[in-house]
Amino acid sequence: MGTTQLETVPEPKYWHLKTVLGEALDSDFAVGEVLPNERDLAARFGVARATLRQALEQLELEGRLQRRRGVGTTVAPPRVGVDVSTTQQEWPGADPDAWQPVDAVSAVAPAAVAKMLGTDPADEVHTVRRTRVTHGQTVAAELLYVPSASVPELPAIDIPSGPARARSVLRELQRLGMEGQDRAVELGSARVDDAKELDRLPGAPVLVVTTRYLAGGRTAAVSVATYRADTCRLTFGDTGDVRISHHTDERRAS
Amino acid sequence: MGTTQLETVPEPKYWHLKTVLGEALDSDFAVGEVLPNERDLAARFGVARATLRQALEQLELEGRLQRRRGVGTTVAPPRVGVDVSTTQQEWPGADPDAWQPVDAVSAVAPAAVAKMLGTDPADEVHTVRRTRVTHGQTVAAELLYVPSASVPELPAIDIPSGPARARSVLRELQRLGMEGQDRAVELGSARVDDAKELDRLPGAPVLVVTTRYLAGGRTAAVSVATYRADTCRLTFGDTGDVRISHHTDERRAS
DNA sequence: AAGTGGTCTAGACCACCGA
DNA sequence: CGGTGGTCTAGACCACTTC
Repeated sequence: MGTTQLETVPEPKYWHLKTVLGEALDSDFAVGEVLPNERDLAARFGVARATLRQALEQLELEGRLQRRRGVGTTVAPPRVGVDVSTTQQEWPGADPDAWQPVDAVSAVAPAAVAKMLGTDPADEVHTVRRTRVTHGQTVAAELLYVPSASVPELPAIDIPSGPARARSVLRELQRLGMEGQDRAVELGSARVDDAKELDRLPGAPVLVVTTRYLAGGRTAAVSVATYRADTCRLTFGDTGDVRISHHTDERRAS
Repeated sequence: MGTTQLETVPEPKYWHLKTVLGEALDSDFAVGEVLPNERDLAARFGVARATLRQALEQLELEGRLQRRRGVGTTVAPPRVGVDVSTTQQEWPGADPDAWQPVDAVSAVAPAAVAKMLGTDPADEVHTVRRTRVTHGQTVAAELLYVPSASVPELPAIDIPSGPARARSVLRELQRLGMEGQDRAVELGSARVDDAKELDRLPGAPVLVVTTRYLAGGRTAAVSVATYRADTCRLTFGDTGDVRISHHTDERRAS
């Protein structure tokens, strides 16, 4: 032995803190329990509050803690598995239990979306806002962009903005023959409006799921859904029925 | 114009900074270009360095910047789309171009993995380490856990740890009839070893893709792959051939 | 050695929540 | 109102890369 270099790299304090706190969470705390406040914790570990916060931030990012301004820091429950598989090829709106229509307006789509749709970036498209609720928690906020060409028969403009109009757009979409979907997942930070729906601060980490719906040989609609990264695990089941219920939690490994 | 309520809520400085910087990136910088250093930028905007850093962190999280210690901050290229679809049901190792076997050892799996495998948490399983390389960049580091029961004919123990042993485990896996896969994506932070493979600092944000491989009516293997969240977009194509080449970049929308 | 980003400190004030 | 987390400051030193 002797060859192995022991700790050539001094471990940053916040990293060590995170490890210690993580172990404490496993052994000494129950889900939902509130931790001491940041000033106390920092004093207890003999570090500045900023350093303590760096550790807490990481633990929150990993879905182990939940922090709320004015309230405190609590131990988060295991992440909830949210099914986003595409095996059941269906139009958005087919499962009304999961998604709640919030609003619908006509507006110009972001340049990136217009490009996917193949529409003029200056053209207005139907923009439907929905939220996804699971286990009583809003886990995702979505913007669905539907070019007028995809829903030619929409009576449309006379319906005022609101959930009713959102539903009518979704209803029209069902009439098209869906040919496929294309999905992508990436990390993002919550925009102000999404943050509000998700009960998070702006900039909170989110998983952005972008879906292209194909019909009639072209992109008939595009959905951009932002999921809370702290509380969600996106599942893509391929096996039909099998589904892991709710995380693999390994608490109290002892 | 004019009518919009200007800032009922005072916007945090770092948030405003992020917006300003983001727009500057779109208009005044090319991919790969290096930004002024943090001290200069902070002075230029009249804020403390910590505040400036908070803005940079967010932009890096969104994949717009890349920072490297001792070097500087550069404008990141658009995220690369990485296919992680499960439509082609194949065992890991079937596409040797994408994944590079690094090593294989026998070790006890994490409790969460053992639970998925249905093995005794104290039992050792074959643990294969691989990295995924795309466009000359290592985008993912994977640990593949294979219980001995899944590869009964593995000559095994006499092969020393290393790429050769990794390949032999993968080869044995191919012999099983695959019945399905189960996949999940969630946000995580890079462990020390993964960070090293990915050329990132420990704690860097990663997308963790957990895959269960089903064969013989049970979970025959479990893979935990961590993708660089800053540079990767995970794609789940469902349409056969259609694939978006490399991001929808909307630079210089002007 | 010089310059970069990464870590850390010890304060301060602000925004929000609940009693 | 008091207590919480969120923002911000003006420093300091460290680890790393490059020359």
